[in-house]
Amino acid sequence: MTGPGSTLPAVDDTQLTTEPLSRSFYRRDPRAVAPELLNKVLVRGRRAGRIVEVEAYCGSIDPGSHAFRGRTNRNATMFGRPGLLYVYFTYGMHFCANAVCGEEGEGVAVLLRGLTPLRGLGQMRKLRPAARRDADLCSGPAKLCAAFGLGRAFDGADLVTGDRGVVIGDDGTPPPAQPVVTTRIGLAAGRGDEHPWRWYVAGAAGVSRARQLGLT
DNA sequence: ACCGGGATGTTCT
DNA sequence: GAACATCCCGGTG
Repeated sequence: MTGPGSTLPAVDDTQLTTEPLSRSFYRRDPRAVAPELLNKVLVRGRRAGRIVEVEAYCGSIDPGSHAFRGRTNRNATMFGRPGLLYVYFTYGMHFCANAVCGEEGEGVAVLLRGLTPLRGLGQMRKLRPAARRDADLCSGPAKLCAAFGLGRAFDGADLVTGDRGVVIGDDGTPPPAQPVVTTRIGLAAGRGDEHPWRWYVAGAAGVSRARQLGLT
């Protein structure tokens, strides 16, 4: 098995066939979509990475969600149609990417937090010079955006039609039968940090913080 | 391994 | 003016 610290297989030339997920896949509660996004594949051109860590953000019922206080210029895409990519800028230097879920106008989404790099690792390394190991190329929400070159220009991209060259596809790998579930990362106390809305693939390379919550 | 602090700028109070 | 869905580096044990 491939552990967080082990070497990734040399897959830069692996052939990979994926079918983009449908609009209806996203048109559901993000807490249902999130665990099913595990083991799907984010693809942009030659670059591809398997989704191994996600978090659900639940709009008006979720103080941790950007959409909690309603629509603003920044979060407008979150209120768009399901299947759009919501990219936001944070901490003065990072971008993070979400898949918009639910019905249009709901303001719910799934944050992509970690990927196992599959293909196009050379390009990722150029954009992530600080990454010491290949497993850390995409092991965080801002890291994966950097590795895939996802910035402002990709806010509102359609993951179903691939209008801007980014899709989430299915290569036939099923989601894990028993994903690890924990609370979400980086939320202040009382701002939705108590909800167990983070899911990741046990033992997968690219999980940002594998040992949260008493994992043995 | 685990912590602490700094970088950097947009958004909202 | 504070907060921020983060990351990296350099300290210490």
